[in-house]
Amino acid sequence: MDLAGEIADLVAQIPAGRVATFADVAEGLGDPRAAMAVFRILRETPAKGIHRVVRASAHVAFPRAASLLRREGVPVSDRGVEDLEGRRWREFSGPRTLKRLREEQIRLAASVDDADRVLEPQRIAAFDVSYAGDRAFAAGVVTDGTGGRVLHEVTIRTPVDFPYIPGYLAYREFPAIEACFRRLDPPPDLLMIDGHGILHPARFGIASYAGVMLDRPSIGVAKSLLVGTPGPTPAEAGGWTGVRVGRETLGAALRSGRSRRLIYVSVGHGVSLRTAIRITIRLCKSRIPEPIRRADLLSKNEKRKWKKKRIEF
DNA sequence: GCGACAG
DNA sequence: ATCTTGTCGC
Ligand SMILES: [Mg+2]
Repeated sequence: MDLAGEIADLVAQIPAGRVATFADVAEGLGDPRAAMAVFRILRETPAKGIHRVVRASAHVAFPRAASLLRREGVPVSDRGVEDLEGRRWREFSGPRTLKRLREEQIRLAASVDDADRVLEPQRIAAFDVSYAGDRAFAAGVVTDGTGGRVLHEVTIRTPVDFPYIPGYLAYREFPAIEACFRRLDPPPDLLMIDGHGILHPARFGIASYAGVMLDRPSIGVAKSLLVGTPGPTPAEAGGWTGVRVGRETLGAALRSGRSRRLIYVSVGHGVSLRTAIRITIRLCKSRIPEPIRRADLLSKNEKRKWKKKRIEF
């Protein structure tokens, strides 16, 4: 069963007359921090009994939830469900998939290496994925070490089965990225991924996942932060500051191109943070490193072509 | 009430 | 990530 199905299964366990919070359901999934994701997924994919899932504040979260709850004997006022604690249901049973995945991330994170296995990559492969419903369009673009010359481009289309949950991006996007990687010959000597590397709650974001699983040096480049606190904002283009998690510096915030918006670079695998920063800056003709930007455009374009062709039928 | 989580 | 058109500016 896929994750959305597992969520629906958990929600179906809540007895009539009882309620659970989004964090309760997320806990049943194996990670209480996925509460927001559970809300989003239930909103998109209505499951039986979702009216019984409420906010921690006791307020109902879905359009006709209040009347459905009253119908089964649960009083709801403008302050939400009455006696939330008394009616709260938390005895969920299930495979707790997110717990298993988080444990996998923690285990694999031990094999991340931040020593430089490459200093001057000659074939840099970047990947990105676009979506149309449950279909993924992944693209891989190989450039030379400067990002100025495109050496190879590949695209694939594949169904996606895993929803986007912050902290678990790799389980959604990596299968499509791997399919692209397998079509690259010769293999690239560096991977650049649109997402974080070790700048991640388990120190194993998608860039690390790809680097370790494919046994290639890799760099994570994200457009926004998942965890961590940046130092003083760099005042000039080309400047950067460290991003700390606790007392460790796990990434860097770069002011690239001519944009004031920062990008966030971290070690994926087989490369040091310094080298990752140096290479990333070199590839930034604009805010987004050229290989990633091209992979983004290519995947979006493939999706567009597919949509257009589909309308003809 | 505020803060808050890649794509 | 996606939903979406034209428009302003280099
Ligand atoms: Mg992306």
